[in-house]
Amino acid sequence: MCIVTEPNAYSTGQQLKAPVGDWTESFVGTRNLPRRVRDKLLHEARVVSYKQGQQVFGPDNIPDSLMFLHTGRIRVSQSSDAGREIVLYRVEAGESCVLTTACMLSEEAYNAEGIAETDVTAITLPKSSFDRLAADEDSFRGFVFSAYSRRLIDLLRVVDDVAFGRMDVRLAERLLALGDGRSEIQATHQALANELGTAREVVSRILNDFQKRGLISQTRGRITLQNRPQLERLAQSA
Amino acid sequence: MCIVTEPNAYSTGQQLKAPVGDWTESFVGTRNLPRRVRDKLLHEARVVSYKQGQQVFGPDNIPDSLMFLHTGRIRVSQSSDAGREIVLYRVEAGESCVLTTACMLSEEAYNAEGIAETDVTAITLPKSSFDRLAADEDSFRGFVFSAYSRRLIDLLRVVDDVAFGRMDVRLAERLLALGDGRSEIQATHQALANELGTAREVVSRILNDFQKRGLISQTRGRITLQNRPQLERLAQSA
DNA sequence: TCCGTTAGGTGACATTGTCACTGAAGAGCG
DNA sequence: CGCTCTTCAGTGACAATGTCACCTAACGGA
Repeated sequence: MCIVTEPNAYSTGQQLKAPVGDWTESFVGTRNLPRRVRDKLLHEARVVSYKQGQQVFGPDNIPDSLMFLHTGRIRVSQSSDAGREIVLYRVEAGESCVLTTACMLSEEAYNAEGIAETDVTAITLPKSSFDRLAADEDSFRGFVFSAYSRRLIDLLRVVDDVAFGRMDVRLAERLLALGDGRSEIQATHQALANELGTAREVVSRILNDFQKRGLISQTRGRITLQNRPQLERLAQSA
Repeated sequence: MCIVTEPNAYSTGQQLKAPVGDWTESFVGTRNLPRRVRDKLLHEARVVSYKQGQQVFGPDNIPDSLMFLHTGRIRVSQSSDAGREIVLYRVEAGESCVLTTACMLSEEAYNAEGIAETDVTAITLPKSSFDRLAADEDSFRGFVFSAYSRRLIDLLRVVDDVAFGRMDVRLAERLLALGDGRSEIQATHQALANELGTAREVVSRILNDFQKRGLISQTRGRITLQNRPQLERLAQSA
């Protein structure tokens, strides 16, 4: 996997009318709705797309509608004033991005942002349509509630990791996750530090240690997993 | 404020039919519903109560219905296998406890628990009533969504603090919050450590430092704020 | 090839977490 | 009152992590 970091890509998304076909097929919350309702949705919703690296939402860029991710992946992270950063979770295709919803509904400020990790197409639904759907359609309402639930639980996991986890364990875990089966990971030490909410130096130290122990090898911007079983053992010992 | 810690109070709540009057008046999600609907709710819901220190929910004690807090306060915290603990947020009267809801809906495990910090009475609603309400009543649905949103944002704050905050700043902040205007706080160093997800020794170190600097004075189990303005200044420098 | 930019390395030091103790304050009781 | 027991807090040594300042290495154009 490649962790996209484009510090200068702060432009907001293009609202292209990309033809995406019948996206209501893509979401568990909509695919079982009656044809009539789905046609109405197709009519009311807008399709927006973002290039890899663009900011989808952020503190100064709060969407005014509900967002559902049709294709691609969004990385949601939080950053400190000191410039450190931590990844909270990733939104995959077929999921809803509840953080924007949360913020819209609660009118509170937050300092998390979402970055398109690949090219992204998303569906945005005006609040009125959302309300009507949530009222009329059990399966849609269930979809939204369970999206909220998943994120809450994701965040519980983040808190647990950050508050109680060892950094080497978390890094091993993250390397395996980012590799997603492959052994080659394109990521700078800084990008990995931003995943875990730590400093680059800390990542460098630990990766050098991993290398000495034969768990990985590295070149500039690339890490190769050399001993997956042992990395997994390390990651398990959470 | 007094932080309640009763390690042996793991019993589940009494389901007393305590007379609480018309609780639908207490929640913004229900108080504006038509009389007819509210009467139905009063009929369908159960009132449960817990003594101070009892566990309201936890990993091995997942409620099968939705919960709304009528009186009292619940402290929701997460604990590590190593025995450390961190407070995630507190549920106040009039709020809904969405974590139980989240878990119910997503069927995933989590290791957070809720402790009654005072004597507590809560309203539990069967899932079927909840579904019907969420479908039929806009104000109720909005209430639930905004409860979710608030908790998401609470957790963002926790992540931010734990990942990026300094411990002395967080402790100062927490002392002021626990004091809630008063200058006397009943809490052991261990309890404060559990608030912040750190170790007792760390709290002791920092409090001794605070004492040397004249910010507080302490006796066994009690802390007195001596210089609130400077504590506030410290807490601000987050 | 040279140069500017970005990625990564390093050592010193501060903060926080862990461990193994010690001592002190209060509670209950003869 | 004095004794004991339990809980709370203090301490020093060390490990892990975060911060800072600065250095070197690799890459990508011009």
